[in-house]
Amino acid sequence: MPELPEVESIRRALHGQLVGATVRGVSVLRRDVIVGLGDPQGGFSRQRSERSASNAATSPTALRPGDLLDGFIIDRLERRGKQLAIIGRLPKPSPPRIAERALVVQLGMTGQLLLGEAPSNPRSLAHVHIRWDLAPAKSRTAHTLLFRDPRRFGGVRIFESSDALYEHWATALGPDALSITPEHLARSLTDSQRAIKAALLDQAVLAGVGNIYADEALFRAGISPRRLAAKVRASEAEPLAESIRAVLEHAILRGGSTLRDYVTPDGQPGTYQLAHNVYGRAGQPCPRCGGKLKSATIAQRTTTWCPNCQR
DNA sequence: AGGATAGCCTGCGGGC
DNA sequence: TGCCCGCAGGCTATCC
Repeated sequence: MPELPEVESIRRALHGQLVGATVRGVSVLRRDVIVGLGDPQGGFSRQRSERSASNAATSPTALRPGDLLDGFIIDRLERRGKQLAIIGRLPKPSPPRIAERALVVQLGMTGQLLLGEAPSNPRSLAHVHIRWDLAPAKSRTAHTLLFRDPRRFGGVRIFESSDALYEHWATALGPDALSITPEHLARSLTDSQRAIKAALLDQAVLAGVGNIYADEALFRAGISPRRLAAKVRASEAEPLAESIRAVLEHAILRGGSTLRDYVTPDGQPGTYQLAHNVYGRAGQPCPRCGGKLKSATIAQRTTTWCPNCQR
């Protein structure tokens, strides 16, 4: 399940192949994974329910040429939290009205971005919803980019400029978890009457932590996932922020955690799952004290922790 | 208004 | 072997 380390690994793997490539064509195999300009505010699930309610008045806005970067040169890839943005610019001699367009890819649970080498002959895969045909930059070989997502918890969101993208990020997301500071953490947690685990999963508090790395970071910091956020002491903000950053950085170095679906765009799995201390290890001995790791549902998520080491 | 909850979706593994 | 069921959880809308 892609959290920050997995999305960052994907971004790095895509960077060399995509930046400088020209999008020569886009095929949309499933329209409802796309949230377009002018659509009512809200997420992918809302749009789907509107469609299934067969309400013609709220049918999704038609895609315009270029909305999915057709004809654009891929300028850069950026990430905030678990969101990956593909930002395109038009080639030099172009109408000045549109200079830029940005796509945000949210991978959800099972989303993948996959690179294909052969032109117009992508791997035939089930659940591929969007295909970009590319003219690669010099000495590059990727001719297709696929968005695949069996469970369709993910999707693609269109922004008319990078400014619009950054505004969305500033309002919807907290600071990127890789750069979280004790000050921001402390500020976000005081007065919060929910479990610390729930606060860490809240992308508006900090962006990028999901179920796996929330459990791992809390274990490293010695804080029980059950504790109320407001009861995390000021003196614990520093070790907690350090734990979040350290766990994520170590996971990036190992290419992320592959449990089932996650692979980088060239098909490589991560190996950080081998280093998990608590996630998925309920009932097994705590790597620190040897006691039995406990599991319960906290914040609607399966949570594993050591009741002895985490208070 | 912050916090809790429902629902979206498919694949897989355990049990019988 | 095959079917059924439970479970996995990121994100948003909605309810309280």
